[in-house]
Amino acid sequence: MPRRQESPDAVKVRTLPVQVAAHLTRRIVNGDIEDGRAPSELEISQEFGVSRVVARETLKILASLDIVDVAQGRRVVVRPRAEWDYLSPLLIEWLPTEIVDELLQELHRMRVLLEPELAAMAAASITDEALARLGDEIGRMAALEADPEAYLEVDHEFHMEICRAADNRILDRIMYSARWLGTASRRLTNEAPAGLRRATAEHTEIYEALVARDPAGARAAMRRHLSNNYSTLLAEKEQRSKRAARRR
Amino acid sequence: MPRRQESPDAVKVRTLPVQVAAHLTRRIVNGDIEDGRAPSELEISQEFGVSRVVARETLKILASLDIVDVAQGRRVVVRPRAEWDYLSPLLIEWLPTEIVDELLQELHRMRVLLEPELAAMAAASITDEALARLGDEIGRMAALEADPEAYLEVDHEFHMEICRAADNRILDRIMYSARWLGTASRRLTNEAPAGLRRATAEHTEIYEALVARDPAGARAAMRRHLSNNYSTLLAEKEQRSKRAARRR
DNA sequence: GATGTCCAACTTGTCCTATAAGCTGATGAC
DNA sequence: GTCATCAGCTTATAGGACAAGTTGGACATC
Repeated sequence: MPRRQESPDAVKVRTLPVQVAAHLTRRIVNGDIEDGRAPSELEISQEFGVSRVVARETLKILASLDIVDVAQGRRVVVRPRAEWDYLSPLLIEWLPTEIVDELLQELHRMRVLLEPELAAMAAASITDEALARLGDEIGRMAALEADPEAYLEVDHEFHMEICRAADNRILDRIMYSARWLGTASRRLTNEAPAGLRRATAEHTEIYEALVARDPAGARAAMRRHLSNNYSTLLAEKEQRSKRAARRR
Repeated sequence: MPRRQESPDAVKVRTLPVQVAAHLTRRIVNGDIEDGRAPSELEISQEFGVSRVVARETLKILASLDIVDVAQGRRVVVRPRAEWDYLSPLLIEWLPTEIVDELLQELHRMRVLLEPELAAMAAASITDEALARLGDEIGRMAALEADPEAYLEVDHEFHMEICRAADNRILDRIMYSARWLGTASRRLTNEAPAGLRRATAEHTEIYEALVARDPAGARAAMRRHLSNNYSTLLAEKEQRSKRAARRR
């Protein structure tokens, strides 16, 4: 049973360092910070009115996301954006919508490369127990089409189960981050996923190919699923920008 | 000129929190810590003789690697190993050789899935400037076959340049972590890479396919390169375990 | 006895102050 | 001009204090 970090509508309480890190990151993205020179611990603590400990932890968070480089004696420097850890859900919450939209498309292109092959590998090696779990999850998804949030949890589990059949911690980690990124961004835009009924049908197709131990079929089914997913993604984006235009 | 973080034989100076985090992680991997219950800040600071600030940062590091969960009021808990961030070079340095060997194989299987496709995509879309850089890098590699450390830097750049042609920050990040992981583990085992001459020849094949804008050729050349890489990896592992056996 | 309330103890979050250690740039000797 | 030295800035670590959140047990109630 996947544990939930917070109830759906709970206001997310974040520690001070995380809040300050979010502010600083947004400022860097905006170009409000002169090239390369990040503020020092002292400057952060004064500007945000927090203690030096918090300022320190802020910089450590940014460092762990490869946003800055920290070393004793030297000033903190901003790293090139190309090297930031875009696999982190934390970072994605701090980025403006335009960039998140781009990242989601890039994420999707990555999944199109990996997941069909994962499905094919799974068809060859998946255990009966894993198949049973997949079947169970499909049943749960069918019952949850009215509750998108819960549906997505099971959806996530379904794809991860297939990934797990590859018995590869690196791939596992990548897919884990990838799918979490997707849900994080969805929560960000506060959007309910569309087309759940179709998704269940597609999941069933994948499942049946796996049961038949048919690699080519599984690959094709997964590819179809992702391609439909992508259309949904684009439609959502379209909707979002329309709403934004209306607000202006 | 890529900057070097330290001279080859310099003893790596790490901050206290990183050292303590390494100890704790090894202890968790060894099973010396009862299930789920990680030591508290106070316990860490007493046991390792460090201040609470250091103990705190230690836990924050472990949390950023998804090794533990930290929340106010609650005890720190160890997360399931399957969810640890195996894409982090920091973590890989703390793991025992057997696990690193497994991870490197899993890493390789991931690259086999991604890199040939990346090469194919690059063949279709790469710019002349990027091609020029690749050509330059091949020249540098040919001149550096006697200096494995420096060779690997350029090797890394070569593969990243191809990845960059896909114009995808997610893939970029994955490949960045992946290749860094490889060099980190290599530094860990203190092993000089073998077969550099052959590697240069293979890089040239890839390069020529890219120049010819031949996706299928680039895909095939990259696949050959990776498969040879893999043989080298296995040979190195073989050698390593032989040496270990001799020491016993 | 079962149940619900409340509180004390424990744990992490934040603040303050002080000192050690490392880097950078400017100063000055040669 | 070149090079060593040093002052000043920055991060690293330490210790003590209080705030805030969680947990489990004591206790009253039914």
